[in-house]
Amino acid sequence: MITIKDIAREAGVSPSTVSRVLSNHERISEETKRKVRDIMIKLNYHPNIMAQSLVSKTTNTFAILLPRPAEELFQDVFFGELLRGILASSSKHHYDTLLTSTSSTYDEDELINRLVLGRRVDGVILLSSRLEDKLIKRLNELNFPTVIIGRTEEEQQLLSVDTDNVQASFDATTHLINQGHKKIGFIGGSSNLTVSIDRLEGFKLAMNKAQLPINEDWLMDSDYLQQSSFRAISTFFQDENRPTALVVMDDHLAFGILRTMNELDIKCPKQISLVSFNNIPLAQMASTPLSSIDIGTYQLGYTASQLLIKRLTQPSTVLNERVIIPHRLVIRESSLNYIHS
Amino acid sequence: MITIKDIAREAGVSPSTVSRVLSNHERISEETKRKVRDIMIKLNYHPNIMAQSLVSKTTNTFAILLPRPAEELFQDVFFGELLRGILASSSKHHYDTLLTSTSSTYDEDELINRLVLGRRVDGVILLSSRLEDKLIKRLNELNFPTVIIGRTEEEQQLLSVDTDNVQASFDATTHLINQGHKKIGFIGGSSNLTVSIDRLEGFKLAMNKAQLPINEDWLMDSDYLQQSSFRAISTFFQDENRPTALVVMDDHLAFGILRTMNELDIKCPKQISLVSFNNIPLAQMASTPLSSIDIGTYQLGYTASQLLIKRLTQPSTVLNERVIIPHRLVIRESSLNYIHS
DNA sequence: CTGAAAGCGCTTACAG
DNA sequence: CTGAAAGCGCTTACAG
Repeated sequence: MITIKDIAREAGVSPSTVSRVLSNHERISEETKRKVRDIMIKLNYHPNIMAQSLVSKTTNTFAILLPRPAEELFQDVFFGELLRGILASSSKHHYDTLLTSTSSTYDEDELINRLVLGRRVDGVILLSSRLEDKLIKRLNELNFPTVIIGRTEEEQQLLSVDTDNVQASFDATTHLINQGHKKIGFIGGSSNLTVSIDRLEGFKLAMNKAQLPINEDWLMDSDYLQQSSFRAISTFFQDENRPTALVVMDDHLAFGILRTMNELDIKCPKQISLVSFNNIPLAQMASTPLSSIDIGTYQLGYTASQLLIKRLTQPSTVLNERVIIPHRLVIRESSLNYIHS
Repeated sequence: MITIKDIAREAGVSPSTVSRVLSNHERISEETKRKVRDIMIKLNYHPNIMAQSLVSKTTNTFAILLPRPAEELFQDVFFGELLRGILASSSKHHYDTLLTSTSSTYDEDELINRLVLGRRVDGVILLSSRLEDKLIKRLNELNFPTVIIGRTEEEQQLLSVDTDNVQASFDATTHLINQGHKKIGFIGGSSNLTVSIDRLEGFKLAMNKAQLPINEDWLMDSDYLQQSSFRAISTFFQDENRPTALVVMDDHLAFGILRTMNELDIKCPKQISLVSFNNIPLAQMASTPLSSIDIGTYQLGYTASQLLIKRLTQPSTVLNERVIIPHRLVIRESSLNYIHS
């Protein structure tokens, strides 16, 4: 492995000078710079990054912390898009990205200690939206540069990027109301995620505003649905008093619902209309193309990374800045042409 | 930031001793160990990882190199599953994982130099299956610990993990033949990927073995399909002499085909049967649940990581070991109940 | 069983 | 404009 000393010897200068050439120090003569650089290229020299980190006390790296368990997350294209956004911004700013996940709360603590106290990374992006997240508390205590993708209950001194889920769900619901629906149900995600809670709230707000009744039997969450694997929903669908439209937490879930409807020979959108969230690429390929709220997943990731880098490079950054990424409703067949009764 | 010296002072020992406690050196008395460890915990000490790396000349980190452009890759759940597998194995063995992507060939070179020559990582996992990959050549030259997911043309001194794509495609095609199909088409992926080439080969082998004719008009690749956005395929479907079954490069593509068939009112599987690849979670949620080859994506990632770690920790590892992950055909409606004519 | 010293490959005041 | 020296936070022969 070739080092700064080798270059120095070959160029007939001191290691200090080589180091200064490396950082393009202004008080090094152009001639020396040229000479040293030529030799660097000739010997294919590249500075040892660990050595640089040690003295600069900076790693130019941040970690993406995945909530445990990561299984579900990875199943979703959503996650890939988010990563893509994060990477695009981080590599543009010459930051490396560490991808980390944990399998238990104990591991989480260990991980944070190792990464943060061990000076392994300069900051973290946290993909989490559980209520009462201990990780968040800890990062906040340590005053460690952190961007949360999603919302937390407490007001912390941390940066965050999020969708306005209340508004997004309000918009989705209102769209259905505008299509003439009065009997609308809501199929939520895991009930301890803030995203589920917020979207349910948005749904209720829209229903209230339109002075439509909310039928508790038409509110479900996917914790429940997964166990009973759509049998529950079949029963629900066969009820004579069923909703004519559903707001569904994500496109994958909507696919499952479409499938069940197919089997029961219930037509979408004529008998039951659907609007879901995330607008995955396959949404338009569904047997009935899905209306879906596009939450700008790539943008969410890109902005999170950008915000973190800003925090790391500009000390004046407001410590609890919160960025909301705009969403938009993409209307397709699944919520059109409802036949008014 | 608290260092080994702080611990040493507090414990009344030398920094060397603290370091030895850290690595659980055998010739340190249990009493000293206990004393030092208590203080470490009390002060919440964690060793500076960069300093450790500098002296050990090892980073306990490897990089996942994503082929450029990463866009398509991320669209696919396949990629998420792969990452999940890689992470599961790497975190189990206490390795960190850097996720890197590049946007140009120039960047690729820069990246390799920085990561490899800059001693940023101990090894790389390369997601690539282009023919003639310069990255691969370079890594091979440098004799840098590398695992390729996928196949390359040249025989290199590199480790690799792959699916037997020829066999997988042979199996898919044979399944259709066994269902009574004689007119079978093949919809490939991007034509410069080895995976496309191999699967086409497997398709042809199966057809030949069954002594069925291969109609060149029924062979397409998705480069072509994407531009013409399924209009091409419509024309193709409306031809009187069309195939009764298709082998399709991946589930996403199959969704698009199903959608087109829906529009043209061509029934799946009765009029055209389908078998595709990857078995994404949504495959079973398609309007006609998709028969698909499960290539064990998670396993592919897990094994790649495992192999790399083996190479890094056991110098005796065979340098060009190649692991094939078994595949299996998951049969669903899309390839059943074909009506023999 | 433990300590003093040298060194990993850089950077950066300080001095000239 | 450039060099010698100290130091970043560790590890590890060497010596005792």
